[in-house]
Amino acid sequence: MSSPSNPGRGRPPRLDRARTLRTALDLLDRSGLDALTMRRLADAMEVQAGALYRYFATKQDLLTAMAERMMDGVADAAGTCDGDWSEQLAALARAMRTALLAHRDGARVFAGTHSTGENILGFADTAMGVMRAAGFPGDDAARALYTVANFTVGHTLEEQAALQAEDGGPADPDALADTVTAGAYPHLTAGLPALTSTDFTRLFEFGLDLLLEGLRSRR
Amino acid sequence: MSSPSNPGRGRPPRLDRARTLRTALDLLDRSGLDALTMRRLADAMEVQAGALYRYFATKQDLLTAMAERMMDGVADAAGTCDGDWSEQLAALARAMRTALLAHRDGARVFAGTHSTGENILGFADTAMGVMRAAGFPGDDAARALYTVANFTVGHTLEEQAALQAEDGGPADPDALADTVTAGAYPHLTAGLPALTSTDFTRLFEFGLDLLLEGLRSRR
DNA sequence: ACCTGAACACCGTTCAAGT
DNA sequence: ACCTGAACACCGTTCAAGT
Repeated sequence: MSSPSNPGRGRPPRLDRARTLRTALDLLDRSGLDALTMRRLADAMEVQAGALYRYFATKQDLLTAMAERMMDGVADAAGTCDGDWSEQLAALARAMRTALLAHRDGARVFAGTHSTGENILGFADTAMGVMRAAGFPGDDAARALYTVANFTVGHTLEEQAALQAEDGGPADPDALADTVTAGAYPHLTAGLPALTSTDFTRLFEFGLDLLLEGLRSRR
Repeated sequence: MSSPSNPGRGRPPRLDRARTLRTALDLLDRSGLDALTMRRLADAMEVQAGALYRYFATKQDLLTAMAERMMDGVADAAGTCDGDWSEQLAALARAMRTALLAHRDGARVFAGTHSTGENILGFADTAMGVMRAAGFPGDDAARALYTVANFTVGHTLEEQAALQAEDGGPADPDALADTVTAGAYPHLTAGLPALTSTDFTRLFEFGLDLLLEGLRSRR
């Protein structure tokens, strides 16, 4: 083991994974993913950039640990919900979206990493348990889990991108409306209210309901 | 209009958007998104990096144009399919996945941009048209479109990440299997074959089918 | 009009050397 | 053992100056 510890001798370390992770998530919330650099994080910890590499092998490693931390407690959503299997699965998906939304660019951080920590594995195991208890075979449950998770990440990626769409930016709803009505897009024009709506919870619930309805009919 | 043109006088330009875009997609396929830098692209075009900024305002702008180009022809999938509305919607989703898979890191490029070009708008309009013709109201069609698109992007993001998972990497299936069986994840263990399967087409079809089944029951 | 050359203000990562 | 200082090999972007 070459990970840092302090068996009695030497100055106490000024850095540790837990505190660094908290500071990194703080910095993420304040400045966004693009501004989260190893140097700026080091500044916030009052340390030189190189020192971070004693605790995280790479920046990717740091981001993976951040994603894992974001998923802390998400699996518990299944327990605190007294519905059938589909309500429990919905609760897990909602808790995942909420966890990603809790941090600026949370979905981007999550999508860009592949944690195998206890929080995501616990989440996945809980979801699989809910479906297996409902009678789904293991492979169907696995595929359903991927589907729900991929939809949730894809949705929240869009949601957070739209959230930070400054006026005139690439995701500005007014600019989109202008482009659509100027072009030959009759069907888009007909759906414009819903297409440029900012009621992302309703959009998420719509998609989630489609998925669950599909699962119910397969059962 | 300050975009470059060549009305008779001066040397013919060595750069143009179309050729630069082709070279950029080539470079993407050969080296991946992380290695796609303005400097390397400039090298491939035998030009200095600064020259690219006459054709693309920012790197983000270049990436958006690349995403738009990837979607070229995807909307046509609805026409070349003689099924009901749900088969046509499925054909559109499959064509989108195929288009993203056609380039290394295609889903990452797409997810990181927000094109409002004619290819994505045409795709969206076609999908909306299919659903409206089937009797869906405009706002339901819009939400269904988002759901299918978000699922497709989320899935393909995962798929391409898994595709490039080198041994021992963060998405290595063997490493995941070891972690799962070592920990207390009974339900994950039961689903391991499907969880670590590389049959992504089957996984995609499973999710797509869930979505379409949900839509059919709502209609 | 189109591109070069050079600069500006950064990056992630490594590692000898200090304490 | 833990961190500094300094370097290495890069980035995206801007812009005066050349042709």
